[in-house]
Amino acid sequence: MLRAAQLYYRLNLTQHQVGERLGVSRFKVGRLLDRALRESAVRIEIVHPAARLVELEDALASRFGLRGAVVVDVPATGSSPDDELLARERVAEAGAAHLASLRPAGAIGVSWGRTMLELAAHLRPGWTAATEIVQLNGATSRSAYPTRAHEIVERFGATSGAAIRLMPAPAIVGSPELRDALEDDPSVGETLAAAREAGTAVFSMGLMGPESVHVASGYLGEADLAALADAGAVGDVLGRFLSRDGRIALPSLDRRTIGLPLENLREKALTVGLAAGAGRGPIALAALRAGCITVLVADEATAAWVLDHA
Amino acid sequence: MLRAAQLYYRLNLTQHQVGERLGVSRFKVGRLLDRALRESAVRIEIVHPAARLVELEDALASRFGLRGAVVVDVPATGSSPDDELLARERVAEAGAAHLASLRPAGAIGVSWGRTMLELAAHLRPGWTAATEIVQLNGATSRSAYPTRAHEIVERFGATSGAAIRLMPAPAIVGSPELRDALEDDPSVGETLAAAREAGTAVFSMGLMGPESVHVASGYLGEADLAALADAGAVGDVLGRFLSRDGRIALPSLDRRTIGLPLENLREKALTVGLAAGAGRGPIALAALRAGCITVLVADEATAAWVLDHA
DNA sequence: CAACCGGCTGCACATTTGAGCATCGCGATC
DNA sequence: GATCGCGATGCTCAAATGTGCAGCCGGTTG
Repeated sequence: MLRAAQLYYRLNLTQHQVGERLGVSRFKVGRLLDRALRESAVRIEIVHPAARLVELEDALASRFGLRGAVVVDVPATGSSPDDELLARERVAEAGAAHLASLRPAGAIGVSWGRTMLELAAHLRPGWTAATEIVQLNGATSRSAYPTRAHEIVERFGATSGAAIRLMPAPAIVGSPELRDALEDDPSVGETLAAAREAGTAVFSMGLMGPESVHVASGYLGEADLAALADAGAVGDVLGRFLSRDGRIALPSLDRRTIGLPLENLREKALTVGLAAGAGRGPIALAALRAGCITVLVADEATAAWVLDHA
Repeated sequence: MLRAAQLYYRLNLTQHQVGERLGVSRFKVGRLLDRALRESAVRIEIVHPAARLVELEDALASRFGLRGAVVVDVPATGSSPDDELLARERVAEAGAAHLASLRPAGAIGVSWGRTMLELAAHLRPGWTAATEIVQLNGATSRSAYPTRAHEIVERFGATSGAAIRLMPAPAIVGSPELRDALEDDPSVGETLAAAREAGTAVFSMGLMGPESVHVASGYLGEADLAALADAGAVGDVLGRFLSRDGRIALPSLDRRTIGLPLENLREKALTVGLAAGAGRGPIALAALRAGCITVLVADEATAAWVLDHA
């Protein structure tokens, strides 16, 4: 049996040739090799360093019933600003490539953020035949710090030839009443309707805390932050903050948030969620639990954290 | 590539199925797997504990141009008498099995010794359709210690139904003249002629030194032993002592030795040599260098020693 | 001693895989 | 801007491999 395995696997002989050398029929050789495999006398293992990533992808996909997962190897896995940048870049690049390989059609909804900006930068002309790019949530900044949401949507449109539809509204406003009024206004309402109709959504996940892009953009004050922390928020998806279990952490804040509600996100055929950088594990897990992700793109550390804590 | 390898090797999908899942053609999958193999991203290794024996066998066979080699795993690999016994038994058993699998026909020449006796004991009825069993070298003991050569030859004959031909002479006599006279006598000469004609020979290798079976049987005195040691003898094949390089160590002694000369042994189509037990490395190597072995049967330690020192 | 049973063997046949080859797209080069 | 490679792709066809099946052998049981 072992001799057959040697000749077959090491020397790449055919079963027939092995049979000739060993003086047995090729059928017997086949059965010998079969047995060697079943008794695990020969081991076939995938030794490529990136194989662990594929395993994480498979584990994520089967654990959360995803349509797919992309786990990216990030060389330096610390939490310095440089490493964050690198992780974001790699995840965004992988996300862009994977998104292109999925060839989404029809309307595509997109969010904004640093990772989304990076992803948009990596889109190659002709990556999709989509007809329309729709901004999924509000972004008009009230501070000097720009969200660059229009840049992202435009880049999506320019690389695909699709029409674009922006959402001229802040991410979070001061009262539910103002939110409703804005969403009722055609300028926002039509985009929101288009966002609901889009079959595909692409978004990144944001961190909860003083370094959140919503704080920098001026949407969240200290009081809001404290309330979110009290409510157990771990991060946001489309400006909506979630707690560990995937629920809206603070409904009162959510009612002041402009953009596609999570329940509409859940209904889409394809939702690509990106999580890049240290500390994104909790929000990635929350979003997965919320059921609003069908394709997760994450760095290795985040993927591992999610699987560890699932 | 890695995903393809996972699906193909882990889940045993066909290349076609892998292609469907990955959305590529089966040709591409085949080429991906090809590449994975060439870049050694997948490793196929034979992990069975006995695999190292097979490797030794292959190495021996290719290094010395053998028709085959059998290396036997001996549990306790020390050098106590018990271990010696065990090694001899295992090697003899393996030798008997391998010899049977070769199905030698025609006349078979055999030597004698403890290993040969053990081998004979392990022969199963009908193991060969040989027509004649011929004793290859002299064995009539002049001491109380019997060589049991006739027992060996008879067992070979009884298990195969072949006729037997003994060699009624000592292994070594006092003078070349007596040797020649005995070999000229029909009683010995006819057996010797038959031994020359036999297409197959089976023999074991003996140690040089006071524990040699030739000393116990009374063929070698202290003077002979000393002379052999001076000449660099490492052991014997058919009673003929060889030096490390495979040459007759002491021609003067060789001319007093009764039996098939080594040059006749070299001409045979199949010669099975057995080396069992500690210290047999040197004589095994010498015999291999002498070119008088086509199939070596040895314990693992001996095989490893031979390859180390070749 | 016959009948039976289980395992092994080799065969025909279907499936799977590999090899050679024409084609195509893409980028480099002039 | 035309043309020339070069590598990748998918095809056909042949080789290699797996599978179900019938026959056979050795051992066992009634």
